[in-house]
Amino acid sequence: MPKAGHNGKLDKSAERGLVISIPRLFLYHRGCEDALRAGDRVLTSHELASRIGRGMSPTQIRKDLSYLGSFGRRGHGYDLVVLVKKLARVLGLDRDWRIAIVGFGNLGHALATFLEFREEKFHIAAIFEEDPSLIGTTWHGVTISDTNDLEIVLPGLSCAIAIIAVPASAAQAVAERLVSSGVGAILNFAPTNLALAPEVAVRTIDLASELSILTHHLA
Amino acid sequence: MPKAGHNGKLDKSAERGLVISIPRLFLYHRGCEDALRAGDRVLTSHELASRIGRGMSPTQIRKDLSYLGSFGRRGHGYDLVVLVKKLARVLGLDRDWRIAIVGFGNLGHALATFLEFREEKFHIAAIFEEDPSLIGTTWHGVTISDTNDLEIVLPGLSCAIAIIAVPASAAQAVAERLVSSGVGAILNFAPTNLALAPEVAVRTIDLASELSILTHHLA
DNA sequence: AAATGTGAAGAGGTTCACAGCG
DNA sequence: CGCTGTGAACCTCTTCACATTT
Repeated sequence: MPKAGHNGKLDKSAERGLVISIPRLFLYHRGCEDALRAGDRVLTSHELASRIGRGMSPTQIRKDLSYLGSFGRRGHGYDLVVLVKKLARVLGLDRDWRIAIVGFGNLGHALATFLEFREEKFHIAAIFEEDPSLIGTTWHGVTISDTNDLEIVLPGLSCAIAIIAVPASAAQAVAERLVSSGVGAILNFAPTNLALAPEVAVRTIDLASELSILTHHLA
Repeated sequence: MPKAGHNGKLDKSAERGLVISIPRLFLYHRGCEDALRAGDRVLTSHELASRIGRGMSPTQIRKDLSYLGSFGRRGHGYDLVVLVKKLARVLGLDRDWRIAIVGFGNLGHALATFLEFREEKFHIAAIFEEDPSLIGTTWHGVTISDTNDLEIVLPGLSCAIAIIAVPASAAQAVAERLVSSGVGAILNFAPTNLALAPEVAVRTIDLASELSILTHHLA
């Protein structure tokens, strides 16, 4: 979180008590879609909680949803269509997104395949690689470009999101070039912390970190 | 405010205030190793914070480290060798780990490659697949087994950690079979919540969830 | 009666301020 | 002096209890 430099006490510009967890809203969204597919038309916070499983409590769900407005029917539950639409809007999942991938080795290729065929809302619209044997070839209709040409190729493709799947040593430079080519959000698989302007959304998935959480439990 | 005015139920006060974040300890560990490689022998909380970058504060670092005991030298800093050793012990990174992978499609293959060649402490020791054209072949010395034979093959290989890279519909069943074959921790890439005994550590990496965090920022 | 919606209490985690010690 | 170590203040998020509405 970006924290203010103030050390005083008046810095509480709080205003909105927007205490909400986006990953949790995403779980709700998926749970609702599953329920819709199962034929439900209405859903209570209890039903959603047990569908999601894990430590989700009905109270938590209601609290979260209350921040989006009150559109449940007391004594009844939530209208599933209304709810899923609301969640999709908040999450930005009410439209499609074009994604650029930089680094088309094993991991980049796997991620592209996963997204293109399992996620309707996300489309691979640009691929960049350094390996000369891949440059110029196409993958499911997308031409693989030279990473060096990123500034030339990318700006025309309106990709707001990029995935970085290059070695850690190259990640920071790639990230900066992506941002100056119009990318506003980055999903980073390189095990390094990207230092970028604060308005750029960055999410780093660090395999070693995830594994160390597991080894900690086992130790 | 006075002490704990308890009007609630059980009082689970006192005890240890073990308020510690494992992902953060992992960042410290990596930061320390980088500093060691750079030739440092001693490190202050300030130096570590600026090395990690982002919103890490020296105070947070000192607070976290204080839970591991006090082994810094006041007015001086932390002995890097001592610190990295301590962190490794807590994180369970002071030994090697054998990992089983279930699902050797694009993603499983990419993860295996990433781990085997980029992470010293983690070794792929078992691979399971359903695709008949892969069963019986080997990957860097590891024979790919039929997922159906998991209960026969896995128990002898002492893999405490498993990675699930199968479709969501198969993940829960695979997870249960892994646990009954001796696995104690699971890194799950299937977009589904695994319901397992609470003593099994589970970490789910959900690509769609990560992307939705980004789309939320952009929306 | 059944479920939502929400102020208030409670936990949990972070930051402050400074004591403690090389 | 500089930097660690830490109780206390503080802030954020979760849970409780119950008023509210269909």
